Amino acid sequence: MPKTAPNSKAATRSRLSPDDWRAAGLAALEASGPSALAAEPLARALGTTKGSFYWHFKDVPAFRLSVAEAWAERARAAVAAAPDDVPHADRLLRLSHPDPAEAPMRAWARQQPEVAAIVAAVDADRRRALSQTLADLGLTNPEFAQIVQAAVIGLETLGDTAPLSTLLAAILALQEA
Amino acid sequence: MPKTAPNSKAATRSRLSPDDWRAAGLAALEASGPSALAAEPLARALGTTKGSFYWHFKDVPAFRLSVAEAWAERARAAVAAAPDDVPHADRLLRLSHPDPAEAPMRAWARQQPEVAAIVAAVDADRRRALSQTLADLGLTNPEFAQIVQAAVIGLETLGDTAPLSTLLAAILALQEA
DNA sequence: GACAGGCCATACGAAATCGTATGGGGGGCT
DNA sequence: AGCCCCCCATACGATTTCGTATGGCCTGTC
Repeated sequence: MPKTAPNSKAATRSRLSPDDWRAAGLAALEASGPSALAAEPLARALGTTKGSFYWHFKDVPAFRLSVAEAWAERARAAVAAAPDDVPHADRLLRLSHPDPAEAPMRAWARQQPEVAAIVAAVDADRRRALSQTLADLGLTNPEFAQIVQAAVIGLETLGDTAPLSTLLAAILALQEA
Repeated sequence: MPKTAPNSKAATRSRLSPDDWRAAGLAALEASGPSALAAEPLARALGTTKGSFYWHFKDVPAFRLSVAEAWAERARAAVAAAPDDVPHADRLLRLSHPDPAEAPMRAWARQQPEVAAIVAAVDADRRRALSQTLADLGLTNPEFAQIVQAAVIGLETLGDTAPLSTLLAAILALQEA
């Protein structure tokens, strides 16, 4: 048996790190949207109290900004992890795969200019990677990348990403023309 | 001089209707997002108090649903108002013009299933009109309408709708092929 | 001009969250 | 063993919003 078991909630370690709070924030963001990023509900979810929250973070806005930046880091890592030694079509699909918290992040960005700036920066990075792959396919018009990116976002918003393959097929058909 | 001037706020009439509250709700939605749809802040904006709010509406959820339905009605009217006696390209542009409250509505829909259903129904109506116009152009693949609609939503999310003309040009080029 | 009723103002208690203040508990270090 | 300090628990006041209750004004009607 462990020598320390102060909390009854699940198998949580007794001391939390800022990263634990950020991870809980991202989970709550995915599950319930940006309004779930509050100190007391998150403390309950973590089986602790506000005391820990205000020890690790100055206030709620500072925490929320920290969560947004953690999301951005994860999103950038996903872009960097897209393999470049595969067929371009596969790479396109990988680059078009959204983050689990994509939807609530965009909802959040509409209300917080600072968050909007973070999401816009991530979108710019994504578009750069998309643009590069499209260029490898011989499609150099920069608006193409923007249109594909917009279609990905819109299809995810509409809740049906199936037509994405049709779009990519049309793109690839343009290459051969 | 008017015979009744009970309120000092701007030139507001003394009695309000449910439509006045809904209009104020839509305005607040556009300006500050769905979280602005609260009774007391809206009452302050209208120069009145909660007494009026709870007279016209059962509670806050009922009011919010009423605002969402008012938006849906406006959005459907915009689709119906798109002229069909103009070139198809012009009609496509009209059908692609978003509602002023488009962004906050989608942010709101992510958190309220009932609102999501309303937005989805409006999107379905829009896609029908879009699909019809595309069919008039000889483009019968139903996924085309979905892709165009998704691109419109995504471009509006990204904050730059300029590439839309490029997309529509590509669509029209497909027609001639 | 009186009266009834639709409409609003005000006051109240309940609930949720914020941020602070303060005390305690528990490991590591000497 | 004893001490220190990092980390968390608890308690508190302040703020905001919700929903209700009740009283008053104002308008249309006879």
